[in-house]
Amino acid sequence: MSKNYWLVKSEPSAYSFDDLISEEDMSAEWDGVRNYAARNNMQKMKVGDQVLFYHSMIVPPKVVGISVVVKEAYPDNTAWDTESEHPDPKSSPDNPIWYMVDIKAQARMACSVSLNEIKAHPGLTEMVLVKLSRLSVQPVTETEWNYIVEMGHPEKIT
DNA sequence: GCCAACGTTGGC
DNA sequence: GCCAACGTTGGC
Repeated sequence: MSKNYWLVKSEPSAYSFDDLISEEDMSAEWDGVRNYAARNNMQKMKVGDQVLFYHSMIVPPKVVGISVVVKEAYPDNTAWDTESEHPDPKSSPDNPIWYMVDIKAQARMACSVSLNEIKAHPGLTEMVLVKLSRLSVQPVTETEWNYIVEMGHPEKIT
């Protein structure tokens, strides 16, 4: 199986790329996803798949970094934690419904890539980000990935 | 199974 | 803050 590419969105006021970098080992659980299409995409993620980190709900919204999957989908225990931010009463340890993965920060875009730039790029008009803007975990094709990396000039985080 | 009503997301 | 687009819920 060859490597696949993805994009995840986060509101930086809730959880930013810098927050991920600040974590021990620069990795964290990607929990709180409560959308079936997004969950299904997470369940397809394999260790080593690379993930664009996108900041939404800011001006301008933009891709700010690159992360990598370090743990494949497993039950999101925050779903049945009534104290968590997104509890789902239908979820339980026996019937988790919702899943999360672990991702680790890899590189920061020296030039973050704004949604405007993405929309303006002739090779990126079919990106899920453009077509289905609300999907918070989405696939990225290898071609799209290469264009974004070309524009973003990622610098490895040490 | 359909569809109206409602809730949420996210760009602007 | 507004609104369009989409997802979910629930009555029938």
